[in-house]
Amino acid sequence: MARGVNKVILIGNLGQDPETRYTPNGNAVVNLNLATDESYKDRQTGQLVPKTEWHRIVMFGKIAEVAGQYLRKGSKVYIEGKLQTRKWQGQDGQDRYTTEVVVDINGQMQMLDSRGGGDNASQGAPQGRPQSQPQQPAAQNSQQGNYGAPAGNNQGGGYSQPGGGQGSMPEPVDDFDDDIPF
Amino acid sequence: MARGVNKVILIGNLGQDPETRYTPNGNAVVNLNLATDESYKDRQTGQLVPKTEWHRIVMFGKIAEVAGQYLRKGSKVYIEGKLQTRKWQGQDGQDRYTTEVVVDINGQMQMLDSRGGGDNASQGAPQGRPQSQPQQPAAQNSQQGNYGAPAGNNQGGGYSQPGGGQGSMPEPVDDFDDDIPF
Amino acid sequence: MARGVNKVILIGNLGQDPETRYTPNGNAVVNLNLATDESYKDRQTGQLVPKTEWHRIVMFGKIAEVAGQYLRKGSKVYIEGKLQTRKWQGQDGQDRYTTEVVVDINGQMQMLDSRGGGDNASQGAPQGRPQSQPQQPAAQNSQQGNYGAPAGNNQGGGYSQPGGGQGSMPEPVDDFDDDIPF
Amino acid sequence: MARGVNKVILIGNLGQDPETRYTPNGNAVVNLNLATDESYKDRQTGQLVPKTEWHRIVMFGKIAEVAGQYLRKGSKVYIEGKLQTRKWQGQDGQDRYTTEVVVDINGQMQMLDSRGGGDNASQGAPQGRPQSQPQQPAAQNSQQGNYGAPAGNNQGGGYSQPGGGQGSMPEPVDDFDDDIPF
DNA sequence: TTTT
DNA sequence: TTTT
Repeated sequence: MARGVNKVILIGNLGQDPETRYTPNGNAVVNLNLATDESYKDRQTGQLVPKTEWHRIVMFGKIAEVAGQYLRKGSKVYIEGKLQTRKWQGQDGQDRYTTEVVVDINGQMQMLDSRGGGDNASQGAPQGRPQSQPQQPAAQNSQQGNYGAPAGNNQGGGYSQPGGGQGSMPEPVDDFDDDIPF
Repeated sequence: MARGVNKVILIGNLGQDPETRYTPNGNAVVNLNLATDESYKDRQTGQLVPKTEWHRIVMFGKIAEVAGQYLRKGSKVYIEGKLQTRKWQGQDGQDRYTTEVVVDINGQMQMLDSRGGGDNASQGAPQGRPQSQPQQPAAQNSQQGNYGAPAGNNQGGGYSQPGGGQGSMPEPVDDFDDDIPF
Repeated sequence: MARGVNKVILIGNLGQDPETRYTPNGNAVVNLNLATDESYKDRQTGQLVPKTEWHRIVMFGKIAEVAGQYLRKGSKVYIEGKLQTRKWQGQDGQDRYTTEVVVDINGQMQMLDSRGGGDNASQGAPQGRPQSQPQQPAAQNSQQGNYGAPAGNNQGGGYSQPGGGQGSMPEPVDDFDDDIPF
Repeated sequence: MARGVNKVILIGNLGQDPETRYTPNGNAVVNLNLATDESYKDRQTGQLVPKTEWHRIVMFGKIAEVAGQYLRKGSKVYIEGKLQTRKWQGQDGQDRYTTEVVVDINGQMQMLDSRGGGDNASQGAPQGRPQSQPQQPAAQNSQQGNYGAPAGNNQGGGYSQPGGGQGSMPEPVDDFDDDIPF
């Protein structure tokens, strides 16, 4: 039940492969880094200046599974989610804030590549992507006919972070060298 | 599962009270007539010219029930749905098309009045609106924690139209004098 | 100045090449037929049933020019516009209504194909598309740095319709065998 | 020119009066703190748990002026903008990131209160609000008929911060006791 | 860090 | 810090 509207709509490309983690009860949680490009005309020079905005995306439930399986670095994707800012503690004990686009049971994800993913035609896709699968799956955690389906526990936080090692983004509870979560 | 995006977002006021019908299995179906206002500067005269656009809304499921109960003529409301054009036969046997904004399990509705609806404070609300209810309910057919909840059969059309008499909008199958559905 | 919100967001594919017309003062007006796909699980059979929704798009100004030049049948595109229903007269003198998604100075268009359009690599693109142009242009009639730029006269209607012949969609004023505008 | 889509749509209430600043060339820049409410059903207890999300909004141009003049603490408002994360230096020399919703020439703002703002009827509105003005103005920096109109320089950052003292939010360049911008 |  |  919402007493307001909180909606984010993005179309952009992944800066890197998705990172998949799992909650204690086995639900997938996927993090994406998404770039949206814009260019504007500089008022001084009249030049077109490119500008890239990076977004941190967190996906839950079925959408997360699909994203983890089919999206790759470079993939173009449509995402609909909501803004969420979470507070965490830096190593210095001070509060830090990270704003993310959360794609949960009310969100949507849509792959926009011609054939199912960025560089996956040129090189083998990791995680044993099944070749017989549809090439451009779309995902919506909640949809017609999906009544009673299991859904990611996107509330209450507290998902596990197995590893978080090399290549994965630092998370608040991790003991990393720096405390920059974004 | 969507292989595309079809989204409509409206904020406007109801031109009349909602019309509620029921499907054979008891699910509510509500029709709204929503006005969105816009004004533009006439290039000749420089005058600000007001322009009202009317939208035909069809709601299913829990949202429909809430809308039927709390919305009234004049109510300001936020609506998120999808575009759908349906074909029907005019009395002359020719095809007609009506485009509607469908608010189903994936849609959203949000009342925006200060206290629960347009003119409902000045006159008794029909349909036995419970006075102890929250004044400004928001509705989303599908939401967190709602797993396994029943949902409107918003697919396959074919809902019943009990009456359709005085005050209700003409529907394709009705035997009205004119064949204008919108 | 809007006293409401009227927004449509679509991602889909063109059912045919864009139709370009020009206003008396030379501004481009482009019509598109856009399909958005959705499939839902039939509650009886449990089968996934595909469902295609067709949308009639009207574009004005700079966006129209870009769309006319780069979009082709099959092109995947993101569109942001507003709903507009216009009334016209059928041959029988009765009123008809057609709802369109209008993409004007406040709208947006975004090509989503890997390389500039649907089937345009396999066959010569009409209208003398320049080969040296960027492959995937994006268009926004109104944008940063664009102050003072000319814009389509998307108000007041009354654009000319040169031809409207074979292959183009019937328009209200045309003298066609049927009066179905959509 | 956008090579992507970056859109945020919010409906919520202001947590405090808007803060207005001015760029060196006199353009208004307004900061808002907007709350969007959501409640979800706790899966353990079955209780409805309220949850408020706070958003930092930055407005430029004509929208900023309207917002500064008419919005007040408690005002309900519709906002359309884009996500932007900016980097700044904490007092400890470390990088910090703040994500904001930027409402510029492409954004939109819509007041949703019955009569022009939260508590502004009960107390004198600052900044000499004209009493004869419309009660519920809507604002769009870019709109029909607005061709050639001046617009806020929403690019390049670097607006001045006159004061930033008591009551205003800490900004990166300020010399405050803490370095929390959000 | 992506994409054109 | 808002609102219901």
